[in-house]
This record gives sequence, structure tokens and C-alpha cells, in this order.
Amino acid sequence: MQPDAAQRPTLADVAARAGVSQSTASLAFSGSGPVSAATKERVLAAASDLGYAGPDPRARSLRRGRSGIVGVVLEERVRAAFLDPVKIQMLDGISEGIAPLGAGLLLLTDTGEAGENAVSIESAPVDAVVLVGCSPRLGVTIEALRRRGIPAVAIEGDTGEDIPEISIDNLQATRRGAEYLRQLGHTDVAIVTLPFDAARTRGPLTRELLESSTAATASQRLAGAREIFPEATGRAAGASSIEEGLEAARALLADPENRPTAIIAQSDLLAAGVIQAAEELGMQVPADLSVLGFDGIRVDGLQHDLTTLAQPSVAKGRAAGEAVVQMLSGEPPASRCFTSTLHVGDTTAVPRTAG
Amino acid sequence: MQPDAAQRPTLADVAARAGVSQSTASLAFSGSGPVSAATKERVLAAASDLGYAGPDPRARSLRRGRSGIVGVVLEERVRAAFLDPVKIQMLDGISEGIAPLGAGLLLLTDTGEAGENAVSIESAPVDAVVLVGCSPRLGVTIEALRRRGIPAVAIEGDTGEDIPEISIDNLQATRRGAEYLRQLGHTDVAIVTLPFDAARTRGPLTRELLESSTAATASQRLAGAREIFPEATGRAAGASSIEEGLEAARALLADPENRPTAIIAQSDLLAAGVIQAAEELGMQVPADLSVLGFDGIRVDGLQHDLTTLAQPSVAKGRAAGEAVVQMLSGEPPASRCFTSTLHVGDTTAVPRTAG
DNA sequence: AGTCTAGGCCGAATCGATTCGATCGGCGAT
DNA sequence: ATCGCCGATCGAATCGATTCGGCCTAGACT
Repeated sequence: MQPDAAQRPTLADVAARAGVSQSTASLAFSGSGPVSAATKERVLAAASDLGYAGPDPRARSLRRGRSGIVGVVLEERVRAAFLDPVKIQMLDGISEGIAPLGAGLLLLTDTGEAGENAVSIESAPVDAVVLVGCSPRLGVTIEALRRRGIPAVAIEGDTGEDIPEISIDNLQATRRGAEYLRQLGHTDVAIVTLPFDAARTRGPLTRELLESSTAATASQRLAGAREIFPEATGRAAGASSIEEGLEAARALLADPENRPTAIIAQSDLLAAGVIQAAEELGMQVPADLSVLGFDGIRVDGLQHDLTTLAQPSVAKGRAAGEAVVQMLSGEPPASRCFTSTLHVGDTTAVPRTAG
Repeated sequence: MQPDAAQRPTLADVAARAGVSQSTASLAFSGSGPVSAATKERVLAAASDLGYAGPDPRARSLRRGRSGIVGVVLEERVRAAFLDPVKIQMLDGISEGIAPLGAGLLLLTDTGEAGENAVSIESAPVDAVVLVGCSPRLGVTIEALRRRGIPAVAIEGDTGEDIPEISIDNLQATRRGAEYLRQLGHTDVAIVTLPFDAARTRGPLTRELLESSTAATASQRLAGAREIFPEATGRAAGASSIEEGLEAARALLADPENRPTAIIAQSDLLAAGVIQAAEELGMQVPADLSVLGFDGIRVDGLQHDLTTLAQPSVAKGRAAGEAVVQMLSGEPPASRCFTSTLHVGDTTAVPRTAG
């Protein structure tokens, strides 16, 4: 084993030294039971002598059946989530929402890869989890949680199950944004979407791709756009990032003869990439190309005030955290749907009349 | 208990149904032992029938002595850490560094408040922890970890113990920045520091405050500045935030007759606050006041290109994660010290010659 | 053909604490 | 004075899995 095989003292050792039974010693620590002040002090003194650091959380949680940990399932590498301001805001909100529990936040990813020693969703000592983001693997994850009997709440995920969902008006919001573009006079609009499937397939919006979609957010936002522009096509990005937006937009704008006058991006980061691509090609935003984002974050380094659909990310996280608290206290949790607002910045304008 | 008292199946149930012993069933799951393919399949089938979701992580970690979780101790509320870009970058690096473990990342705070059910540093099922940031409570925390026998690595914390430390050249870097200010011609320089003590005392840099300092980072950076400007004084902020920088700078610039020509802020966020305060007072940066930051992050909304000491935050986190991996595999971990570089932006200039 | 070997499986101890039910004085009430 | 009750404490079962040592049997080697 470990080189420092010097056995750490256990509650039994402490009890023995204090001359009380193990059960009494336990009571002295947890405080959940009648113990005389004198005895308690004696136990604490013995613990101090022995360098006992308090009950082992592993044993405690085995016995109690609760670990005091809430899992947060991110759909991607932790690193990627940290780079996404929306995720950070949600995490922030979640941490605020579960504060009354005093529980820790365990970051997990939904990649499906489970190493030998790895802590995955299938095997993490959590009392509840919050599913963050529209992960394509949602179904599998939920099934695993159900089997383990772990309560869950989803943020932006069409679970189709009995787990509460915290969402926003993806379809209506996008429709509102699209409508704004139409009012400005746009008719030729392209879309850069979030990933649709588990493989995060990048490329044109083929019918197969859409039909195989497991990502509700991307589908809903697309549907909202198509209620206004039924013919609109575009490309799916491999993630919500500036880089992916750049790549998708390069493809959409490749042919100078045949460019849309506006691009609807399903996230602000994608929108930032789109703008970058347009400027690379010598186009001006919004004169030559209007760009609509989604999220309402500030994109670092972006010189524009993005026209976008601002969603209350922190509030979503907080609501999810509160739902967790409710579930753990036995109350039936409620789903909630928040509303996004259209922020008009300087990346949208009347289209330049085509020649 | 829980309303869903329908007992979840245990390994024993699975074993019984498969007609094998519990030990064999365990082997079938963990794969660490000789089990015939047929038996293994039978066990797995039984598990599937019963809806068994795999070994309970709580029991497993009690027996194995490892939880597969690495704790990250933040010196403040999780929320605050999420708002600090430096922290996020470090988290990012840590997650990258511990990737080979496949371990989860548990976010913990070092506030010392331990509620009834709360998971604190004293009682979290972690295999190791990374102490992030220069928490004034470091000593107490480390003592608790030592008693529990949990290996730790500190980022920016003078532990004075045998735990490895990942740091940067705080003193030398600040001296370099201060030297640059002196070369520009500044002689009257004030300093806005990070908190020195557990109470995060805000206010003038009194001798008592400095002597009671438990925060190495603040002390080192101050020492570096004073090697160039021995007489420099200033104020301690209550945290690394724009708000705190604003408040400290308001005090330092309160008297129009007696203003420094430059302010050294111990973080970029503080520097942003300083700039804001100066502009509030009608001063121009850098014409009326030079401002030097520390960190090298991009501060959202800041219109300046801050002159600052850029530190490799991600690399620090990654190094810490790697050190954790080493410690858990028994190797003696090594401390590392990274180097910061002076980035000259547009917030520093030759001082306006005093009347 | 006899013995040795090793794979495959089982029993039981163990990890460290929590908690239910029982025991035992001592004290207030009748 | 006695009954009953309550607070303090103890014993022992329990949480759910891992793992060490031992046993059995079939195949291999001489």
C-alpha cells in the first residue's frame, strides 16, 4: 500500500481512548443524539490527542446514503466548458442555487469514456446531478441515472422523461430574431447551428442530419428560424466556439456570387466567428452581412455590439440548483422556462440591395 | 426514508440471481481477477435483469480507500472564482493536468464555515487537493489535510510545509514592472494590494497589517515593488475585483494636492478599478496616472490595453494537476516556479511633470 | 497412471462510521 | 415509597462492495 502505512486513527480508536463506546463517540461528533457535555469533551480531547481528523467521509456517506455532492454534467471537456461564458454563468447560478445544501459541486463530463479508475456519470458519488447544455448523449446518461436512482434536473435538454427541465424559449426567441431580420428586408438568410448529433457532425444541414438530431436546442432554434425563412439553409458547427463559427461561415460565404445577406448563428461565439470570417473576406458587418447571435454574452475581443438573443444564464443555473434542493427534500420539482430578449446591436442592418 | 423505498438491487442480489458468490460477481464487474467468460456473462445478464447499475461508488470508495475525486480549494465563493479569469484559467489547466487520472473535479471553498450537512475541506471524499490562490487561511487548511493524510499541491501559497508549490516569480516580476515605472520617471508610486489576512482587511498598509500577513502573494509582490520604491505606500483591497480596486483607488486619489503619478495594482481586475476611479476623478490614464496590473488577462469592458505582468495561468494549473498525478502514484512531486513577462500596454507613460 | 499446476470460484473478514433498540441509573410525580 | 420516564450510554447490526486465502477440479507433464 502507501508507504505511510502508519494507520490513521479511526473512530474506534478514539472511542477506546476516551473510554466510551463507538456509538457514543459517533454521537459526540455528529451531535445527533444526547451526549453529556463532559463525555463529549473527553471524546474530542481523545480525538485531538490521536490526531483524528473527524469521521471518514467515505464511510459516512456509505452509511448515510448521501455524499453531499451534486454533480454537474457538462457535455464536453471541462476545459471547453470553462471557455464558454454561458456555461460559466450557469455554473455560477447552480452554485448559488444549491448553496442551502452546503454541497460540493463535482464537475463531470458526458463523453462516455470510462477509464479504469475513472469517475464517470455511471459511477460518481453524487446525490443529484444537473445536466448542463444540450448534450446529444442525454438519453444514455439519463437512463444511467435512472437506474442508479439519482435525481436529475436538465438545463436545455429535451429529456422526454419525468425529470424537470430548465429551459428558455429557444424557438420563439429565434423566430423573433429572424422576424427582425425579415423586417430589415433580408430574404436570403443562412444559419450556423450548434451540433445536432453525438458525433458533432460538421457540415451542411442535410435532411439526414436533422432527422437524426438528438440535440433539442439546435433543432428548436433552427425551427424558429425556419418559421420565418422556410427555405433557409446553412451549416452545423462542431461546437459553440469562435473557431467553429469561423469555419462554418467560410464555407457559407465561399462563393462571392452567392452569398446570404444575413447569417443567424445559434450562439454568440459562433456569431463572433462568422463576423471574423466575413471580415477576412473583405465584407463589412453589418453593411454587407448582418449577423445575429444567441446568448447575450460579451465576446472577448469582439469589436462589435452583437445583435443577439439575450438569455438569463445565471437565473437558469440558479433555478436548476433550486430544483435540486427541492428534489432532495422530497418535494416535486417544477420545470421552468425562461424568456430571452432581443438585443439590437450594431451587427444587423438593412441589406445592401443586390445587383 | 425516501418515498421510493423500493430497494435498489445490490451486488449480493445480482450474485444470488446469477448463482455465483458475491466475490465472483464483484470480480466480474471490476475485471480484476480470473473469471470465465461464461460466468461473467451470466453475472452481467443478471445485473441487467435486475436493473443493477453497477457497484455503489460509496461502498467502493470506502473499501478501496480512493474516491477518484480531486478537490480544488478556492479561497472564496465558487461564484467569485468563476468571475476571476485567472482562476478559470487555472481550473482549466488543472483539469487538463489530472486528465490521466480520469478523476472528477470537486469544487470546494476555504471559508471555514461548515454547515451541518456541508462538504468542506475537513470532510470531502477527495484523494488529493489543489489549493488555488493565495488564501489567508492556508495554514488551517493544510493542517486539516495533513491530519487526514490527503496529499495536496498549492498554487501560489507559501505553505512552509513539505507540500509542493506551483508559483511564479511574484517578487521579481513586480520589481521588473516597478523598474519600468521608475525608468519612465515615476517617483511617487502607490500600491493597491491583494488581501493580506484572513479577514481580508481593507485599508492603508499599516505595519501591523503587513506583519500579520498570511498571504504570500500579496507580500511578495509588495516586496518587489518596494525594492524599487522603498517608500511606496498604498492600500490593501478586500479581494481581487474591479470594485475593490475602485474603492482603494478612490482613497488613494482623494486628495488632489497629493496624488501619486503611478499606481501598481496587484491584479488586473484591481488595475481596472483603479483606472475607473481615476477617470471618475477626471484624470487621464496614462497622462495623469500610470497604472500597472498583474496577471495578463483581458478585462471585460476595459478600454485600455493594460500594462501588466502576464503570468502563465493555464500552465500553472496544468503543472499542479501533473503534480497531483505524481503524488498519487507515489512519486515525489516537484515544486515549480514559472516566469511572468512584462506586457507594455497603453496605461503607462512618462509622468506629467509636477507643478 | 500419478502428481503437479493453475484457473475458477467461494467464504469470510474488512473498510469506518451510523443508528436502532436495549440497558441502566436517577429523578419527579403521585 | 413506588412507578414511570427520561437522559446517557452501550452492543450489534448495517451500509455495499473488495479482496485475501483456501478449495476444488480439470488438464498437463513425466
